[in-house]
Amino acid sequence: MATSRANEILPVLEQEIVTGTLKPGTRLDETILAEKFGVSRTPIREALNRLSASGLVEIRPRRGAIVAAISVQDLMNMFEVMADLEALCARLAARRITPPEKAALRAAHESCHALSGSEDFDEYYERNLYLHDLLYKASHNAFLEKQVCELRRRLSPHRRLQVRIPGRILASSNEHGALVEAVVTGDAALAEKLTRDHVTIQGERFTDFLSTLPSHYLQASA
Amino acid sequence: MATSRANEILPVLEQEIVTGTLKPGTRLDETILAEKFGVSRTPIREALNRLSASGLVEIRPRRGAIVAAISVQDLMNMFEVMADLEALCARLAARRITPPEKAALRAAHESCHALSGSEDFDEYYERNLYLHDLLYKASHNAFLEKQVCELRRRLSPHRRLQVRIPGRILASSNEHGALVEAVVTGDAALAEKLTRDHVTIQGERFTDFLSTLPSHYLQASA
DNA sequence: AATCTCATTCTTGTATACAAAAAATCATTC
DNA sequence: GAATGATTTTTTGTATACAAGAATGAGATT
Repeated sequence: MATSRANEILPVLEQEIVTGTLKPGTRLDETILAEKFGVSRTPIREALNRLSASGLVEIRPRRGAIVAAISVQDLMNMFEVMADLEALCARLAARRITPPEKAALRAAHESCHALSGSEDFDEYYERNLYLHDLLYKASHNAFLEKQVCELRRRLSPHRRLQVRIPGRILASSNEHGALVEAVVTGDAALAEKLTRDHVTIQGERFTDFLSTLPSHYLQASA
Repeated sequence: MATSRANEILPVLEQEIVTGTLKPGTRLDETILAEKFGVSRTPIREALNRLSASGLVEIRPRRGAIVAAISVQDLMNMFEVMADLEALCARLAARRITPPEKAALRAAHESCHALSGSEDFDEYYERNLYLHDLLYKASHNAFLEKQVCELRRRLSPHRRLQVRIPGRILASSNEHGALVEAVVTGDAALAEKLTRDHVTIQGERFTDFLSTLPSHYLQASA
């Protein structure tokens, strides 16, 4: 590709972190990574710096880089902001969504809903992501869209913490149905409220789940 | 003594961009900067990369870095998000603020209010920043606080766009008074509403209008 | 006169070499 | 046998050298 080496390495590392191949706390040795990608340390350092800025990697001066290990407190804080930004997206989308975007949103919801009876969490998660992407786009605020997506990426390494309750897919899909309808009919206040409720429900489940956490997850981040 | 050269250079460059010494659109030649700081290009590149991630500079592949020139549309988008995050801060602060934080908030407001009759925009701006910092802190969400501060820094190079209307200081200070009172008395809904009204600069209708415009109508400011 | 092409030059991106700090290892001492 | 201190080793941070793509300018062509 016409892009530079660092630009090729960056998304690969990011993907490995996001998918959990590289787990939080893992040490990122520059020499080893350079060898692995067949480049010198220079583009590796550049990629690590960029990942550090986006929050996926933590760099301690003179002490190397590790995959960012977020404390539970940080996670809760980030969920709080995420909920608010998603609610903002919903409110704006309800006011600004275009006819073609409405059609795409409905189609995406149908695609999600088709799985509502199943327990295929991974596939539902994928289609769910796409539905939310459409909502972000419909806000017609590119900056907001980018912020929300980046925050979501940053949270995704800890996705394994999500609770997988039987029947939750159906409930989630129903909530989405109401939200999509509110956005399509232009009810901004309702769209915002439904989003908050939707995320809050997940948040409460998340909070409940915290009590069952392994203790090593409770250490504070430096 | 700072840990590394790049860590020394970064805040200097950032300050020059934020204060407007380096204006949006200015080219940032690596060799010239290296000479200016008496280092090699390596730490310069590292600093530029970090600034790029925080949004203060824009790096075009193989074409060098410039101080980020934000379009009017981007600016409106960022203000829209800023207003929402500040409102979230206010809501959380109203619920979580501690007694000592209440005292500090009242004192900061008094300090601002003392200038309410004057037209000293710069000094008012400084004290106003501090007041808002206290509000962010009172939200007791460190991640949110960091996000809001970073967004504010990112907007600050374009501060010249702020309208300086005679008598605006007094109006602003009165709005702050009501907001501080709402936070201190724990009225989260009111604090949120007052903040939205306060921060939203030109009204949602105008923002709506701008956001639906094709981007080529609004060129970058430089 | 304007534009297109090609060569030169300048700048960015990468590799390698070197310096300095932190980690690890080993030996000595209590 | 544990702890501490010095030495070795490893790893990060910086400088310099080199390669490749983009900007620039001169000359030719229409």
